[in-house]
Amino acid sequence: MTQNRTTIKDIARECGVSLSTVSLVLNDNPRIGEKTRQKVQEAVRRHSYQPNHQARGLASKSSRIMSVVVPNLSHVFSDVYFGEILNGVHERASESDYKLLIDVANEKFLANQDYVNIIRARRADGMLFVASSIHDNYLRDVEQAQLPVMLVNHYYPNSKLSYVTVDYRQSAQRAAEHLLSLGHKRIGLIAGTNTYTGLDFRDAFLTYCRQKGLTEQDLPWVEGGPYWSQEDGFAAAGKLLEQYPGLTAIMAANDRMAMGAISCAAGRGLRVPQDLSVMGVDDIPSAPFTSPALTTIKHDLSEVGRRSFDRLLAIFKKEADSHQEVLPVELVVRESTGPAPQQA
Amino acid sequence: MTQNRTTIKDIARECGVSLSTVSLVLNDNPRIGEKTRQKVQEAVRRHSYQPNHQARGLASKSSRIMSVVVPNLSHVFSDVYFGEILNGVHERASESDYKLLIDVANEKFLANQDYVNIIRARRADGMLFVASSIHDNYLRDVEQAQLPVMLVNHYYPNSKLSYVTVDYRQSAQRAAEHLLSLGHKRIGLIAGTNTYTGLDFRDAFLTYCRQKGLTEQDLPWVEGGPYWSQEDGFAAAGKLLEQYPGLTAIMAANDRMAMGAISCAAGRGLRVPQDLSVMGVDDIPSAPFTSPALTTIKHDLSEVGRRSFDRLLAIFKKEADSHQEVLPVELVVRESTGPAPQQA
DNA sequence: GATCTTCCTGAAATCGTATTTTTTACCGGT
DNA sequence: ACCGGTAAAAAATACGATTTCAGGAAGATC
Repeated sequence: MTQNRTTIKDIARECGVSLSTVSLVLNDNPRIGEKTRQKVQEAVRRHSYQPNHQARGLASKSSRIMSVVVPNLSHVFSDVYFGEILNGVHERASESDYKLLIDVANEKFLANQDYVNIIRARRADGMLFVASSIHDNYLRDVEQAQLPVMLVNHYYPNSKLSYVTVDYRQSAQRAAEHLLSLGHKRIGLIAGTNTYTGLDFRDAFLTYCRQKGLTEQDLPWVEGGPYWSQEDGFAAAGKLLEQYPGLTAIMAANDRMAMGAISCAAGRGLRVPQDLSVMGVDDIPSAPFTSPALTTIKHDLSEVGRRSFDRLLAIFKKEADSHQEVLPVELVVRESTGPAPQQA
Repeated sequence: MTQNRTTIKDIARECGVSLSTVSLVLNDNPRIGEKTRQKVQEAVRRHSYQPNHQARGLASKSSRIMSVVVPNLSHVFSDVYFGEILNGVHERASESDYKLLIDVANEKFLANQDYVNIIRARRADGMLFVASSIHDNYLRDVEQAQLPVMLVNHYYPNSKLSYVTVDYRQSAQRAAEHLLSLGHKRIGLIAGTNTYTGLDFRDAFLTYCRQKGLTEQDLPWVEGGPYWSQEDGFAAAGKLLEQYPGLTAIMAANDRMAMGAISCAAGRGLRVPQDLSVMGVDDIPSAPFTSPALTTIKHDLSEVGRRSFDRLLAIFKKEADSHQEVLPVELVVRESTGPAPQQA
């Protein structure tokens, strides 16, 4: 039973110094003399001593852990969208000697009010909410709790919650500009309307196109379904092409739905881009490798992840206050869009 | 400065009971009378008191966290393979009130010897190593450290390290049986040779086919490249079809490489399955939706994840010793395989 | 009414570290 | 010989829980 792991006490006894001395050495405090420091470090190495992280956290009031919350979708853990963001978050976390705690916003998470309790219980120093839907009202409670949190690539209207997101309105405008400049006059939109950013995208896209003279009936839009998946895109494109045979372009609110739309078009004998232009949003890693290669708006999700983490850490350390940031996007022209066909 | 969060002490004072009473109530210890229990629970609710997790862990010697280690690939966080496993792991973790700490086996991870130190520092109760390559020799150190760890869907030869994995040899045999039963006599194999399970698959596949009469030159194999990706599969299939024009079937060591092989075949004017049969391994979620739908061997990776977690937890609690388990697989016939063409 | 259980409860020890305060040792200067 | 000053190390306290152990009160038994 005394077979326990070596503690700071063992090191102290062995070196004939006090506990605090060892602790100070471990934390690189300059108040300790060189000889003692050497002696202690040597003993630490010899025992391959590893400080107890919980004790350390208890005393220092930091867990060096950030919690990451992802939505409760069936395949979140293999979703490119979340994957890109997580890459960025993890990169910076690793550099700052932070670890990531992964949570899924499922029933249990909500019932336990983990969205506030994880921080209250000091399991994590802060929390990153990666995307969410307009139905996630728990964010209201999060706001009131005044905790170090960050919304990653989305935001919550009428709140002071910090966020970092790409500019979905700019994204919509760039996309519209591109399609209009190619001469398209009848454009179908596959929108995702279960997020605030998705709504922004839709509204900005429709508004811009109308400003440029498109009429409402030449600008139909359909709901892409809740999952923004390839299947959703396939189905949505089906509806559009069925009801509005005169369309020359389809704009999908993300790349996967665009890919679904392309298969749908192919299945109906439409050539992309000769008969129908299709474009997406995000520029996921596989976008250049589809056939035809996908024209899209590049959203740098890794960068969103990186900045989110950095900002959140600054907020936790009280080096910064709440932070709201919007990153620019970029048009990437590939092969899935082309001049509007001259017909009828 | 006394503005700190409410602690167990505050609750005790307010209820006029001692610290231990409150603690016992919180842990549902039946030794506490009903009246006192009610009173304490009421106070807890009123303050929405949340026990400090680090203090709790320090005293109880459990962090209620399991660490999950994934390889250092460029898009791990959006990889279907790891995603499926993580789904299973997370499901059980959530049910057991455990949280998951995500780690990537990058240089820093190795340099810090996190593979042993995370547990030593009590940051996590145990560790799940999700896949790894034959070059990951740090597993030797892990074995020596005698810690609660689990290898997920792989194993480490000549060691007592616990693991749960699907039966890659059975998988190879099922696949070979299927192709041979369709009359294929010249089969190209795209193998992944940077994992022990991948080597097993290759060896078992080749051995079985030879037993059934195929000669070495009718059974070429190529390396699928380190990433087991669609691009790797595309390139590998190219090599095979170039060098061995008489092949009637291609067996890929996972579904993504099989998909790459199908695109490659399509690019060369070969119809699948009429001219060339292609099959994969894993049965990832998109396998039924490719065209043609992919014939494959189903590996229930979520189940591997679930069992891995459960077993690891049992080991940590000392309810079980080391554990080595192999799960059966299943052939799934879809459209990408067919009878061998009658030719030359 | 005395004794014996049984049931609760509280005091104290413990977990392993960080941090602040106090003590000790040493130094040169007068 | 005395003093103040400084640097190094020790001691004390805090962090917020769990858990062991001992004892008091209530009820049961004779």
